[in-house]
Amino acid sequence: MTASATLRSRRRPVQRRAQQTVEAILDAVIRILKRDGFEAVTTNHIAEVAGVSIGSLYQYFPDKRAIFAALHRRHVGEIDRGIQTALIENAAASLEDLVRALVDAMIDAHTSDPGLHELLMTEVPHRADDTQEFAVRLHGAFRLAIAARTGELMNVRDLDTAAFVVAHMVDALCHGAALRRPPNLGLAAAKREIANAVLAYLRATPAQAA
Amino acid sequence: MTASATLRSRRRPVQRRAQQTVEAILDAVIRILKRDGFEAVTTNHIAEVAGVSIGSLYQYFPDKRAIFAALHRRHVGEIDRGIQTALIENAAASLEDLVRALVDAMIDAHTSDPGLHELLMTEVPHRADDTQEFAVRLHGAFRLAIAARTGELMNVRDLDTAAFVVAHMVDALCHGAALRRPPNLGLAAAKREIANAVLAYLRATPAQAA
Amino acid sequence: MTASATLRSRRRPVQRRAQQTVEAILDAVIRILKRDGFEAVTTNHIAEVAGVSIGSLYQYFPDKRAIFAALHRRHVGEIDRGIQTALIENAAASLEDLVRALVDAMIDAHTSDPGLHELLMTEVPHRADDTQEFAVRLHGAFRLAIAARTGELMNVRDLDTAAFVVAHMVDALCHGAALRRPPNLGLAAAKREIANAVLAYLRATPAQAA
Amino acid sequence: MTASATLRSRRRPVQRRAQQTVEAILDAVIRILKRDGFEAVTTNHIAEVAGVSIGSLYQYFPDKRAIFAALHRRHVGEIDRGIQTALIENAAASLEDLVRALVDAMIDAHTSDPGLHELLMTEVPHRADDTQEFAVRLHGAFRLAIAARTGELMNVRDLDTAAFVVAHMVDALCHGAALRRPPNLGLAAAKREIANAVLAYLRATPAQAA
DNA sequence: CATGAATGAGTGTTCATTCAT
DNA sequence: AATGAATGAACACTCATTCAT
Repeated sequence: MTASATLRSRRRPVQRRAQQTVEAILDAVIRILKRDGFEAVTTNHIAEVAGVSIGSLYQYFPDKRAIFAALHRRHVGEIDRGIQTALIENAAASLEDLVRALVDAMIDAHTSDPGLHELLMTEVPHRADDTQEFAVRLHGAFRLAIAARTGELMNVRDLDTAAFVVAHMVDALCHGAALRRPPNLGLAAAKREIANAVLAYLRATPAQAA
Repeated sequence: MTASATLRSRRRPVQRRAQQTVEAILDAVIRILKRDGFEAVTTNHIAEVAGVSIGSLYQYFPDKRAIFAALHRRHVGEIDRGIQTALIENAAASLEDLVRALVDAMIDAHTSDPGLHELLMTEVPHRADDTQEFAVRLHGAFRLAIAARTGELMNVRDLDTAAFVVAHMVDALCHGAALRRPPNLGLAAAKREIANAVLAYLRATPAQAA
Repeated sequence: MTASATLRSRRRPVQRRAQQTVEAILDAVIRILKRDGFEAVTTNHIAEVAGVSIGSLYQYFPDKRAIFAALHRRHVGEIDRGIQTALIENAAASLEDLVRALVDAMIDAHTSDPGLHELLMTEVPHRADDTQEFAVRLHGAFRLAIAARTGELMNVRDLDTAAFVVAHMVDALCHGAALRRPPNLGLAAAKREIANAVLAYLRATPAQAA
Repeated sequence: MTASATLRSRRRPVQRRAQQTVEAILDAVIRILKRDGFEAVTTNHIAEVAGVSIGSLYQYFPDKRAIFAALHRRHVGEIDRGIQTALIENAAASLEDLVRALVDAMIDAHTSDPGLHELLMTEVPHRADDTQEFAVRLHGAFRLAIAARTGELMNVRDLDTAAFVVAHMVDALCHGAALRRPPNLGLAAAKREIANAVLAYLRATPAQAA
């Protein structure tokens, strides 16, 4: 393990530098976005802020859109990592604990840099895929979580519907809580409230047939 | 009456034509957005598709951003109208009926042209205000609705928190239901499910103190 | 005389109004020029400031350049009137008195609205003719004045050369005196100095042959 | 020596090329101005005539006005150089020689490309500073010249007034001589005549007090 | 590989001018 | 005549992208 890591880091100093450059470029986009808005995000400006020549920038990205795509991939990846961790660590936990852990992970992801998520979602163009992919993962996470606890959740009739509702609730509420929660609602209280809302939904008596 | 009508009709044609032109321009933006994406939305192209000269376009809008702002205002206004109507018509109704009516209004607004909402939100630049204003109205609507029914909702401790949660739930779930609901979930069923989720949250026993 | 004047003013109220409109337009150009500079002088803006519709403006002037030409004609005409008056009133006067009268007329023309002359000369495009015409008239005035006093001016060898020198001196010095004379030089003193300079030149011993 | 030359020559080519590009752009403006008039002076046209891409043009000048400013600076600088040289070379010469040298310099500056001066002054927009600066320098030159020869010029009462008069005379007469001198007045004769006029003024008995 | 000068298609916007009312 | 909404050619300027060094 140690050996291979050493070998890898010795063999690929180039790749490490490349990775640093890519990171610098993505960070530059965020910096510019925050400071001057999307209109100021030009490739030349990105390169300048990243401390890279415009020529180098084009060595790492085929065009401007690829930069945005990478930025979204990185961002979604970060949130996803938190979710996956919560999912694994609470594989055997109660539904309540799992939900709380997932809400925790989501809010943490949003509060480490509040506004960044919204910035990326509303200002940086992205293929529907980029966001979809994330929604699908969240959906999948909850689908698994619910499926594994059908004993506890006898009122859940349709797994997909429940996962759909819960995923959307968690996404919107965590995002909203990080950015726009009412002044008298603390972050910890918000987490509890969101988890409670989710649990209330999952435990409620199903709707009458249509 | 006749006199005032005559007077009005002498002045109106101009105003009506102006309004038509404005509508044509906003519609053109949507058309281009759908067909060719945001990059194709140039002022000259808008004017062409709207059947208006570029000069006329600039007689109605001071610059490109003003067109986007107007587009957002129109869109939010349309949704808002549905919500306000539901709110008024169900002022004296039960909580359940009111929630169902509001969910109905929201989903209808999203399904008349599914994707338009998302298109505008993700692709057309807008000041935070434009969206915020709408979120605030939805929040206010639910705040009123809940406040008027505290007898029925003894478990709601904090009005703002409840309104916050419900507004975000409804917004995200209705939007999601219109665009991404699971295949086995019909629109009518989705409406019921969303309303049920909201009611389950509102009726649930509040969280224990931390 | 009175009768014909009355008749004329009754018969041509239209022409009088037309003249007023033209004046309003030319004045508007000057107003805009002073307030906002040449870039702000657009036909639409001129019409607005003049209190005339853009359509009417084009009834009086075939295009934008015609407005500038008329403005220059009016301005040159005003200065020219003063010069001609001085010339006629001092037809029989001494050279010294005539020169003083001409300098007086020139400076008065420039000081009634100091800066206007320069504004028109440097900012408003004009055919070479427009200015030339004026220079030629000044040249002509001095040519006549000198020619009529060759007895007094035995040192003047070439009439055209003398008129050329004097016309340029008077033009430049009067213009300069109105706008940029040194702080310790009053207007009256400037007039004397300019006249003296002109007279000194005219009375001086001619240059040795080349 | 060789080392520094090598060092310099490694950096210079870029600077030299840049300077050449700037010159090409300014020359292009003049070419277009002469051939097609000011209205044809568009940035795209300038770039085309200069043999440069429009993008490069904007790498050297922030906007169109900056091009005009540079053009004026270059032009004024050229004339100024001649004046300063004449001033230095004749620092110890007689007043007459100095005046003749200055008139010589001015006329030479105007005759190398007759019409260019007028073209720039009447057609190319320029801040008052650009021209003023030059007038001030000419004024200063004559002020020094006169101040250093008060022994010869006992009739000069006020230095500033004399410098003012002489500077304006020389400027206007040299400019006029280059462009509009009467047909029977050769350039050499014009020079003599202008110098004589200046000397006549400076040597004349001052005006009686008012 | 890195650089950054150079490119030029394409953008938002203006404004002189027209013409139906 | 007078109006002013409408027109659209033309402009100043930007910026994603290339490529010679």
